Amino acid sequence: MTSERSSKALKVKQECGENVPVLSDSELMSLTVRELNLHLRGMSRDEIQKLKQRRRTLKNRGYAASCRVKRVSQREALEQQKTELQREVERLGVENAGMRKELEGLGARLAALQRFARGLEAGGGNLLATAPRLNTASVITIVKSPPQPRSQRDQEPS
Amino acid sequence: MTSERSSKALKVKQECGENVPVLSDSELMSLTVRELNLHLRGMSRDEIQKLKQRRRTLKNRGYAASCRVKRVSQREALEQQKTELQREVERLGVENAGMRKELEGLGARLAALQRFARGLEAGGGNLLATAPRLNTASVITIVKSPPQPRSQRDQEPS
DNA sequence: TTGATTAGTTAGCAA
DNA sequence: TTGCTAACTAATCAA
Repeated sequence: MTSERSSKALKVKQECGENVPVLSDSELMSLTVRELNLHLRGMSRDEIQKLKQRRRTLKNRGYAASCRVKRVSQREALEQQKTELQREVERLGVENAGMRKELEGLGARLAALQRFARGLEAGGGNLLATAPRLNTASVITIVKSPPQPRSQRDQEPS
Repeated sequence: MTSERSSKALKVKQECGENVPVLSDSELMSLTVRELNLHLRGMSRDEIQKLKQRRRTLKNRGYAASCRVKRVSQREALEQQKTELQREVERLGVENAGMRKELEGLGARLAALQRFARGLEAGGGNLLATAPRLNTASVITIVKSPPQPRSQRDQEPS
């Protein structure tokens, strides 16, 4: 916002050739029109025009600066949003892979159980005789059924 | 109707005396240094310096323009990458929700089966007697086991 | 009039 | 020397 001319050797016009300027740049820039008029008394039309133009130029300098700042901060905001989205994609990807592996494991287990069940079916009807080494605490039994609504599935054992 | 500049080849530099520009802006800008030197013959040092400065200014104008174009296209690229990432997040989120629902369903089924197994266990050891209405084709048996590596799980029924 | 934005100009850095 | 970029200026537009 504040125009400083100290930082770099940039081309800042300073036309104090004839006399000391009545107003400094920062003063001239920040005055209101009404306040400015108080300082304009006793000046020629030409001087008044020059002073007003200098004021306009100083203000434009500030506008241009804030425009650049805005441009930069918008770009930085975009980049930040991008990295946040990348992090989100990474997080979802990991979560996704975890669940996929979980589903995969369950699928494998169910497949193994199906093979086991088929073995039982082929070996005979007596489950305890077919798997004698399994105690009852480690064995549960599943009703094989196609994907159906629970209301139908629960009452259709035939 | 006098045609003094009928041929373009002749218009090279007839009067370099005063202020008529010998070269157009686009010409001056696109010439190589070597080509430029051909047009510099017979000019005063001052004119040569002015011409070279004009050339530099014209080139700088082009540089500034391409700098702005680059800035804009970079911003557009950033925005594009951002929307792509947003789409990716959306996709992963949907996929994620689907798998979550799948896991949820499997979990509910397994919980129901566990309740069923506990009922069998409480009723007695004879599975066939406990569930007489189930034919063997619709029944499979599960070995309950804690999450273990498959290599160990497959051979540890005790 | 004020503020923002665009294009052109200049200074200065880097290759 | 060439190309790029930051800051400045002027012109122009919107409010």
